Amino acid sequence: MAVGPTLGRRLPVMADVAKEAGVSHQTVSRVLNDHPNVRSETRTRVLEAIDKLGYRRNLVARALVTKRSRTLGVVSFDTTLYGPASTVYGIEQAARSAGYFVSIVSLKSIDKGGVRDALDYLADQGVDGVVVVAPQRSAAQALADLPLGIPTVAVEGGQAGEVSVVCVDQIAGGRLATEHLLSLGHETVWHVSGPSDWLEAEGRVAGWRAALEQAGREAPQPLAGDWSPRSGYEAGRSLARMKNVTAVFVANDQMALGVLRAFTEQGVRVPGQVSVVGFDDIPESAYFSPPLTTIRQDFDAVGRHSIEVLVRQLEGGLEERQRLVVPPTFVPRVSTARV
Amino acid sequence: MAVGPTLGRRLPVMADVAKEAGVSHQTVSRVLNDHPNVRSETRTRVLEAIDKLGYRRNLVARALVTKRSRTLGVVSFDTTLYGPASTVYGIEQAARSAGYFVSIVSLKSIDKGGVRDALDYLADQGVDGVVVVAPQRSAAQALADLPLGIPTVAVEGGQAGEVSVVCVDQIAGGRLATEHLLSLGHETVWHVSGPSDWLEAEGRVAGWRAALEQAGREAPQPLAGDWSPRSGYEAGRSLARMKNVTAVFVANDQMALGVLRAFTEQGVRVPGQVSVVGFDDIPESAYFSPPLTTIRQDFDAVGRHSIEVLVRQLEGGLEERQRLVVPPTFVPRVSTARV
DNA sequence: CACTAAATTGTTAGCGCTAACAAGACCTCA
DNA sequence: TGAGGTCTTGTTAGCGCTAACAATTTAGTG
Repeated sequence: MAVGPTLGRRLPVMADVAKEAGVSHQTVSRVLNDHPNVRSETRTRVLEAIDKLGYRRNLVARALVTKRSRTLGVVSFDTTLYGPASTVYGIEQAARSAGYFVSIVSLKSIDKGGVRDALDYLADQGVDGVVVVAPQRSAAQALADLPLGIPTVAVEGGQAGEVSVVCVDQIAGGRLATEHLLSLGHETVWHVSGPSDWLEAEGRVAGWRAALEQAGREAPQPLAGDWSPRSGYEAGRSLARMKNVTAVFVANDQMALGVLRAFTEQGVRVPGQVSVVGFDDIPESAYFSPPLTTIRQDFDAVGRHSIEVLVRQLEGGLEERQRLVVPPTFVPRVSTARV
Repeated sequence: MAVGPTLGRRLPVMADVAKEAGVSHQTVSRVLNDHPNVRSETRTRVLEAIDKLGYRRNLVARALVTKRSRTLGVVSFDTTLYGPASTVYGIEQAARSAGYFVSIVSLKSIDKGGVRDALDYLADQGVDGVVVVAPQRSAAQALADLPLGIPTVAVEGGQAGEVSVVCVDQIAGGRLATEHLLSLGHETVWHVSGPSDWLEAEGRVAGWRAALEQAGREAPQPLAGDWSPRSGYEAGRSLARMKNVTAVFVANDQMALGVLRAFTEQGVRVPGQVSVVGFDDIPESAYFSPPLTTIRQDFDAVGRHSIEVLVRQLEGGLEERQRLVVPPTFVPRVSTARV
């Protein structure tokens, strides 16, 4: 029988390949899905037909019948910031290499409604699972309260109810910074914290406090910032006015930049008079004046792990929720010195 | 006839709603799609049934028959960087408010194969259109050469063949920076450029050169960087050694940070001895030492416009390709001064 | 070599939805 | 009052794929 593939403008479908290869469409499907019981000669014939026609499988149709879209959703807060951006980047890379597409929802503000809407939105789209980057208590709370229809992993999500969590050990980070400063002989360590509704900020405060307590030192009143350089600048001006400040642990690098700026303006030498430690290790911090000693968060690892956990949950069947903690690392530079 | 919706664990489908409301599934479909010819009483009944059953339409099935997924693809290079991250953020916000989902592919390196693979990948997923953030010449070239099956918009993509382009006027930006420095009385302006295969870098060089030429000044040899603070630092060390340098236009803020660092180390005062202008206006630059005069790119607007163009192309039928240019703005701070 | 087990292929149904057509209800106006 | 229209709803088909089962061929065994 003469083979004549329909050549309209229409993209070829499985039936066209089947006709071309002289088999049934099901056999084509089997080849595409690496089904074991296909004669290797048949397989080659099908593969050739696919190649010849430039056939590409319609994943939407596939998703309809398998009820799996091989798409993962990501909900994040302001992906303009370095941390979330890096985490999402790690997630995307890991997801893609695990064979999943990534659909993103980037929230302007995280409140319960926002998180729920985002989750609904992604569920509508038919994602197989979701990663929620939930650094604020409100987001973690929203997640804990929500009746989740789909497998979910929270990043930086505290002890978020039913879902698995992947996070950086913020407490350890706070300790690392504080202990470093104490080891240099500073009597005590001041702290510029992040906004109080962020779990990360809270963890860093806790680590700082714990380290001071362990060393038998009084913890001064922390100064609250909002992660922005501007708030760090303001905190820095306050600190510069105090005479007994010799060491400051700032909850992120951007605020540390503001602190450094304020100190420079007020003629406070770093690290001559005051030592400063930041948090995050953004690419710029090595070129601050002076280069900033900081605590590095491996955002990439966090992203990767979150996908690992999610995919295992998706493909490995019903696994109980996990909690994966990524350790931070200490990055010494020149903004800290002995008293 | 007694109404009894099947209540297994199974999610309700359109037929369930139809049964509940005592209509045909097609009528439910019509209500959902705002079809005009539905009696308002029927509509209410259907809506009630939907509400009662908690029905949500299966968008995958819908996509299969309509051949539209209401998903847009985004291909970008390293979304960890501030520029791409902000652009993608703008794209995502705009797409969502236009009723589209966003699927992201973030490339580690942009070569022709990478762009093609990403495009294929997204096409497989069934996206309706694609935004390619193609700041490198290689990416723009790849895009120009590719036989595109789906509507595409290039961001920062030069004169990219067949596709519409949305970009910031880099030449104007380069001029703005240079003219500002000249207006302060500097004899000439040095330049630390971005990598030569980036269109943005090229545009800034061109603007800088044009401004110098127009003022009848000699253009010194530009120093090539790679956008990183480290490369700016190295360029800064070179510049610090030259005696006749009084003004430098650096192609991005991160490199400018490196330049400032090098100057500080070498005891070169900014803006006392040398004036520096950056590019991008990253959030940190207002807190550099000294706060950086720079050229602001409205990434958000670029993202929004790219979606506008794409959606118009998608929904408004076959429109010819466009070129939309977003002007940069001058942000004066303290790193520049009169000679 | 008959006879079962395994490998290989084909056939049929249906995922949940929308498009296209068909049919009945209701209206208009000569 | 009845031919022609408009509104409203229902019926049927099919998007492109995989699952389940049926049918066929091939291999394996005493």
